[in-house]
Amino acid sequence: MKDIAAAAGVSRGTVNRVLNGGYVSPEARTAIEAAIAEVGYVPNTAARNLKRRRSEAVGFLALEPHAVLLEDPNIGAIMLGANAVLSLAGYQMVSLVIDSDRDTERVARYLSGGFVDGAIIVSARAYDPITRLIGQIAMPAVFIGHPPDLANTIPFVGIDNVGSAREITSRLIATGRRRIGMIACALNRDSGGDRLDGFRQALGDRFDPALVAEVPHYDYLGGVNGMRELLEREPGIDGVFAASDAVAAGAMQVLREAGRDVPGDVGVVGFDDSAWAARTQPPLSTIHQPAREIGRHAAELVHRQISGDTDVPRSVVLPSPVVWRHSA
Amino acid sequence: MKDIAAAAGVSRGTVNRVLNGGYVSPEARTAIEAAIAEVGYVPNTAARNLKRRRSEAVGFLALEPHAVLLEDPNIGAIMLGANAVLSLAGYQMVSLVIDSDRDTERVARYLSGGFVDGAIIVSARAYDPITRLIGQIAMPAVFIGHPPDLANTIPFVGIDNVGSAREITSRLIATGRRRIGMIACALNRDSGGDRLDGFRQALGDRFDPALVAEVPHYDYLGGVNGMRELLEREPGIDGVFAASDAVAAGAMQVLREAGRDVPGDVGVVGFDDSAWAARTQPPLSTIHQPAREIGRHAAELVHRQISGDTDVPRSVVLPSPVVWRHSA
DNA sequence: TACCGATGTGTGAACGAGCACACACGCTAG
DNA sequence: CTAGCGTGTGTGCTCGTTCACACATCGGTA
Repeated sequence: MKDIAAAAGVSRGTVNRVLNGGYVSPEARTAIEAAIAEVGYVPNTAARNLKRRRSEAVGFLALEPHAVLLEDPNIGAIMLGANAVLSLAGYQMVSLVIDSDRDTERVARYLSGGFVDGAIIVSARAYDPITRLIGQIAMPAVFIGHPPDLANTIPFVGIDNVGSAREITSRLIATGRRRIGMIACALNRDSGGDRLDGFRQALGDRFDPALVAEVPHYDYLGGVNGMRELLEREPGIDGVFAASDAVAAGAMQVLREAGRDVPGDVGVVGFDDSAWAARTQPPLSTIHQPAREIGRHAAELVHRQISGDTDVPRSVVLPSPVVWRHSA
Repeated sequence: MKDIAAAAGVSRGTVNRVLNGGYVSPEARTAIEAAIAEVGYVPNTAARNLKRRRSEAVGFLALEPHAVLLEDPNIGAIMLGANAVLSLAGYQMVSLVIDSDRDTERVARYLSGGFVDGAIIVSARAYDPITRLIGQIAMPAVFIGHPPDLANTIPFVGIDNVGSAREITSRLIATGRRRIGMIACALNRDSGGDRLDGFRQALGDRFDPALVAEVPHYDYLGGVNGMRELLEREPGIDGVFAASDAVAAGAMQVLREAGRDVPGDVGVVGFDDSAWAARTQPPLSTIHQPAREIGRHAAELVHRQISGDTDVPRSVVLPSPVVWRHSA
């Protein structure tokens, strides 16, 4: 900046004013702009951040185990939604992958080191070190999904997993299915537990724990294993609520191999309304997750916090309608 | 830092030495560490970067249109591979999403603003503004995929798309297929064009342009549309090379609906060896892309450049073997 | 006693910007 | 003639570090 001030024959202060607004004479301005163009000057952001005490960047963290992250159909859409909002507000969204303890530690330093002004956190688990850190340093943040702890200090954005699971199960009942099972996943995470709760609520007295197969992850393989287990336990099963579309796809594959027709013999419903849903045979009835909207709202909430807004909502719960296709 | 120096009764210099290594007496060290723990002090990275003129972070950019990014089965694995290497070297990998012109501009500022010491760029297109910028500011960088321009200034990591396409097409020929078509995608990108070239080379004189359906993206829908087109143009088609596994999955769906047996009536091969490949019915023969290895090598090349290594290889081409399953 | 190297420690000057303040200038009004 | 004003501009301090250098202390040696 000193160099370009010298080149334009003015002082650093004046250069700063053309960069950040202020009274500058037209002559000085053009001279400075010419110098900037010639030298190819770019303001050094490290210095700017140091002085301004903010970076105009927001971190996006997914605390999921990495294998799941790659499969999750929603994360990409959430990122794009969040980026759209942050981008308009002039913020750079940077996403950080956490794949090992070493990563956790480094990301913690990164967050507390002033690289970002806020954070969006997907699928935080209870007592995750990163979650705790964010609480400690009081960084503007938003959880996506029901936060396990810290619920009262950090707002969250999500859907009503319990209600939606209840709703789609009810309609499975309403269409005449009598022996309805569920392939439940990731019970250690909020969404997993909530979906199972909704399922249980919908069935009420007719809930039979023997008809719940529990698998670790929301993936195709989980669907395959879960469905095999259910078929073995109850060959007369005629309805299945799979905790995600990928799981449903795996389940349908097993049903097909077992010679059961979907939806003739067995009705299958999923969750997410991801790309999987339209590609199964027949297309899957499922719960639509407004992933992009979730991202947008999350970004808005961090942005408002960063801007010093003190009364941001504690939570935003978005509608997640049933999408009725042909699998049930 | 001044505060904790005062608290420990030493000078800033000594504090700096316990943080960054140097001669410090045990007493001073413990006093300082105690003070650090008590105050909860974290070094300010903006200030550190300012002085050191590096950030110990590497950017990961995907220049793809966002819809494709979400579908691409390889990007996630490439990121994890790159992160593994960078993480060990103490670097923070940050990925930036580019979804609009506004993003392009902001990312350009971010890159030239000293937030990162290097960049890994996936699927750069010719004359992309970001690509050009990186060339201009001479930032350590690596392309993943065949770079369109700047090939001689920036190294790249990838596979031999031409050779692999030729190989898998040849084996389609060797197994007796006579009327072999291709669903080609993304011809404006290197990988798309190269795969078509390989296909053409393998067929030699028997290459028939009427048997190439061109679709915009490497996705399931592209496979559906491409296969419909091929069937219409040549009902007697008995072999299909789909430019990606997702495309192959779409194509197989169309073939199934048309009553053709795979591999009985038509042999189908894909490309990528992604999660799709194992889930199609029958499982797909395809080309394995070593995505994680690609990520690792890319990270290594940037890291070496950042460390000042002057003779890093111009390119790294990794083996991409055929995986022979049941679809052909 | 003088000098030496080794081992710790303190100090001031950067790094590249932002910001507050002071000040110079031309003009008008008292 | 000077005080007051608006418009531009220059200057010095600050942000939290790093780094080079200077300095102090100590045991050992000539």
